[in-house]
Amino acid sequence: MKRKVTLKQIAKELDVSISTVSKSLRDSPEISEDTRQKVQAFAKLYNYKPNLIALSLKNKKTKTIGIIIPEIVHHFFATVISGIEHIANERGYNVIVCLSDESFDKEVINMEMLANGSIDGFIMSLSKETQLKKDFHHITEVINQGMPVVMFDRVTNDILCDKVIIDDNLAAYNAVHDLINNDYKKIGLITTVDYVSVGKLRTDGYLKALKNNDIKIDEQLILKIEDIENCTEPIEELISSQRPDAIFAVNELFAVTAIKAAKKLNIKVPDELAVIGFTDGIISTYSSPSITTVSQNGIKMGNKAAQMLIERLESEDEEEHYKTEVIETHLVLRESTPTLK
Amino acid sequence: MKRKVTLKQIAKELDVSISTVSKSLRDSPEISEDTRQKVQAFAKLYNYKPNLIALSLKNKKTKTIGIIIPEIVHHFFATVISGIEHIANERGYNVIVCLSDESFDKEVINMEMLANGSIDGFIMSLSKETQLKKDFHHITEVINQGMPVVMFDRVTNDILCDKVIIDDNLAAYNAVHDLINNDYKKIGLITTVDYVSVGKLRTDGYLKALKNNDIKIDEQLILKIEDIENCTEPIEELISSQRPDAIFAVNELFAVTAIKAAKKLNIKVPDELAVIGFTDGIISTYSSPSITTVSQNGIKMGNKAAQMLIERLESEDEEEHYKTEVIETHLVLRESTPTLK
DNA sequence: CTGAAAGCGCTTACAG
DNA sequence: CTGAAAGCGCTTACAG
Repeated sequence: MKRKVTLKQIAKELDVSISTVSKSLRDSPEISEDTRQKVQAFAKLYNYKPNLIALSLKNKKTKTIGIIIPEIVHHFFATVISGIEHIANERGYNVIVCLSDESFDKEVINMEMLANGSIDGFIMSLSKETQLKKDFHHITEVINQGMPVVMFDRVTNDILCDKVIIDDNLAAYNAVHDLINNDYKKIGLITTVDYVSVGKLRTDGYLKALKNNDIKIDEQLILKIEDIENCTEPIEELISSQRPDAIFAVNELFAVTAIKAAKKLNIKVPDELAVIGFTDGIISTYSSPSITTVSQNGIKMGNKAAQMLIERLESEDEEEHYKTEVIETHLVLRESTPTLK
Repeated sequence: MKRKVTLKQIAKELDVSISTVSKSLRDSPEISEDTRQKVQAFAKLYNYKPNLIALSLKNKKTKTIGIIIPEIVHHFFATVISGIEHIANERGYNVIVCLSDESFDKEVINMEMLANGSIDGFIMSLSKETQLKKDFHHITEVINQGMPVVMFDRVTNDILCDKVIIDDNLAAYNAVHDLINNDYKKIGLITTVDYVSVGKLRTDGYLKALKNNDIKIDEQLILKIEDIENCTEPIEELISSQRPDAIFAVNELFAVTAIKAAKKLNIKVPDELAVIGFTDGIISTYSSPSITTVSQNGIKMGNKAAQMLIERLESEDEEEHYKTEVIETHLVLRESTPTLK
């Protein structure tokens, strides 16, 4: 076992000072060609690599980005991480991932922990509980300490910082509008409870599309799911009792569950029931019939978030001008809505 | 903007030495009740939190685990991360995630970077390219430096270290054996190229099951996919030309693609074609028909890997006794194989 | 009971 | 051209 070699050891071996070794390795012109070569050769031989923790302490930057997300076992968040990771890597940053598990406390603990020197900035999406409590003190605190934060997807107006979102409202509006245009009359909505920011926005988009087309809003056709784990029964109930001719679901899971429910009730998808989901992921692609969805490009969102954060970290001036970047969406047409185009 | 406060600043404010502050905050009995309280009150007021980077440098441990995986946009790997994260968090560790993108070079670069002090140990799964090249010098090097490594899923016998796997061979054997027992005669195999370790093992399990049941191996029924992105065509070709009555696929994607292909060819699943997949993920659950799979519990694998790593990190004695932990699997019966039980 | 010193591994302004 | 010193933020053995 050969431990990693340090400047000190090299200095000792070569009988020079630590400063000389350090400067030689950084190609300082202060040092004579001769010693420089000698040191570099030796360092190479022993595979010297500077200790990044020591550098972090010295430079007061870690070249590490902290990511806080509600869950990782969720295709959308995984794609965002992937998007962040690739940009981060390109620019020499590493990525620490913490999961809040939709819990406020875990979100707070994780942020506080990472804020104690481990990272240079945050990219995060709020936990459900945080959105419910509307308590953002942990985020304000971090920002006040001068650590930049970029929020994505589940954001809040209560915090001033850079943000990356899609236009949830508009995307939902357009999807529902398309359904209406294609003569669907009785469009059901399967959504989340209102405190989930993106769920609320998508619900609003649905409502607006109906209103703008003079369709009366029927509360019976609107299902707000509290507990995602147990969404099968209420969805079956909605479809069997209301018999909508189309369903707009605010995520993939609700969409595919609607399809499964319809099958069970012997309702043919798409002939008797069209379905549009949200978030273009694996489920929509591989479901049968495959599901038309509003794409929500997690890779792009992650890329953008990473770019914004790194730019802020590396820009000299501390301009307080925060941006909100809106990633475009579009409808990915698949088998569940054959008549749309 | 109020920057984070340091021991030095507290010492200055309170007109005591840094040592006194440090000891007070760590409740050292060396310090008088009086000063201790004064310091603690002040620290609390200013929300003092020790700088973790400084602690890392001092203690020569970072309380951080490095994870290197081929991809994150892959349900199985996401579940493993989740499993690691939860145990890590419980025990006060953070998690840095790096993606190799199935590339040898990226795997090497990421490992070298993290090995320079950023983490205490690795949990990793090999990239395809690394498995193809059989070049593991980067891993040996890290281990030689005294940094523990736990490998999972895609492991290699060429490296001595702790490992977490499932019995891929046996699981495949059992699945195929079950098919045979249920009177399926013409069982197709959709697998990866042989250099992917787990693909090879599952292929071997398939072959062994046939042999043990005196079924002649028909190479025509075996499809080895090189490029996962373009698996649709060869799979369609296999099914249409060979007309198997059952398919054993070494992952979810191949399984669901087989089902889609069968539908296109007007072959009824499961009546005319039974399908068993591998890795119990979202696709299998939500496909129609849902797919019977060999479960491969990523959460458990992640939990175990994290436990093994942390135990090694925190155990006093440097025992060189490496363990390979085998996580049990079982067949999750779904609609694609109605006759199995 | 308190504090100066040394040290973790590095960089850099300064002295010689 | 080389090296001693100070410093990043912390801890701890030791002196007083």
